[in-house]
Amino acid sequence: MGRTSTARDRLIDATGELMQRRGYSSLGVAEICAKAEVKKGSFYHFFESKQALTVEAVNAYWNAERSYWTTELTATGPALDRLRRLLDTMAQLQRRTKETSGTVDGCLLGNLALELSTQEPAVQARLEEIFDEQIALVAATLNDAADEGTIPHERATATTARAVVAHLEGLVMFAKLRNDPTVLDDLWPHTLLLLGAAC
Amino acid sequence: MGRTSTARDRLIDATGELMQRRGYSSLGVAEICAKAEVKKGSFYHFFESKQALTVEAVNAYWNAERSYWTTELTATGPALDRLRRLLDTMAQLQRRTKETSGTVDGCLLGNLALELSTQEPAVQARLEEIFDEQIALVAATLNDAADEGTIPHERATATTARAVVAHLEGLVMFAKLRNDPTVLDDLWPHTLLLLGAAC
DNA sequence: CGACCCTAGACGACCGGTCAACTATTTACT
DNA sequence: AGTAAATAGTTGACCGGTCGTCTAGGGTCG
Repeated sequence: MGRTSTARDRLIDATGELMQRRGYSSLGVAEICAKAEVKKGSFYHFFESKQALTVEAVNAYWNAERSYWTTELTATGPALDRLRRLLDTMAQLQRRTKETSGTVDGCLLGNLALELSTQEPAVQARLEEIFDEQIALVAATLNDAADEGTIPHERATATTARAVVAHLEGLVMFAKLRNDPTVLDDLWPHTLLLLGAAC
Repeated sequence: MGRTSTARDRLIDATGELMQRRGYSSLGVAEICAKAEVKKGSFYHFFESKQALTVEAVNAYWNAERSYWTTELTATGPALDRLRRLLDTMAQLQRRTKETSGTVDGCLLGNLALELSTQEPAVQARLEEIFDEQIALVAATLNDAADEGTIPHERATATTARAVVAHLEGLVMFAKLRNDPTVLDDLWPHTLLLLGAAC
């Protein structure tokens, strides 16, 4: 069936890494191709447009991150411990990229949500789905916690789960703005308060 | 003294409005000039660069918004009421632009924070100052609340204030992503939980 | 009328995207 | 096994348009 190539995957990988730091509009196709070591002409053999590649890169990013979410949240042990471990992992991710590349790049999904939700409907729609999935995963864990009696039942709702994710995204924004991952050290105690667990 | 002009102010106004929706990189100088009814050639008579104009637009945006913050937070009445009124005002702002222009545009400061903090040091530095100011304003109100006995003293800290603002910015992000200002309806109850006031 | 404010128009660079020619590899058939 | 057609991937030149920026000169004031 003709020859094979890893160029498509290389393009997706390069896009994920570059776009998390640089955003969508300021990142050119030429730069992506350079990092992926793919000639610009090949780009449009694999992708219809920069926008289409972005959706694929978002999917790849979430597929990787979702494995963290599901493994941490569906592990054994108390529900609140599982949630805490997930948030620790998210903080660890930012700490890691700071050590590796010198910058806190934040969350690709959040970055693109603010940059593109009024501009690129295809990306916006996918991001909305992904965040709904995140919220549903957290909400399920909150239900577990309520069953275990570690949080009040009235806190085990989708809106509370959304507040938890919103708080996470907001703090990640501050961490990126200040280029300082230690901002995320206060993530867990305040999440506990949101859940009414400290009462 | 030659002639006078309001072009500079028109440029700043136009930038604030357009950039809140469209972000930095995807917004061209030509588009700003068109909206401000200023010829492109004039642009660089008034501003050194697009980046410099952005800083001015951010300042103008915050000067306007800061008046909301100070008037609501330093009004008379219980501290928690003042904080609730501020958050209501923020939600109202998003509701308003949705009705006016059809889109929830979010917060210019948050949008630019994620888009530019790794790219434009001058903008990043100013945004950091502004968010510090916001956090300080909230923290002062939390101190008042603690003195009034409506929240525990251990909640009246800068980190708690930061969590409140992070939660706000995160929810505004979701409101923008879903183009739905009702997301902000849950802002206050969850903020109360963050403050440990519901206990 | 001189001094200063403002603007028209063009600059080179880069943008996302296109295309036709070409090479390498697989598959189907003998 | 040999081969030729079909397929998949690669390449670099190139498009029209837009980017942020600047300079030379026109317009308007004291």
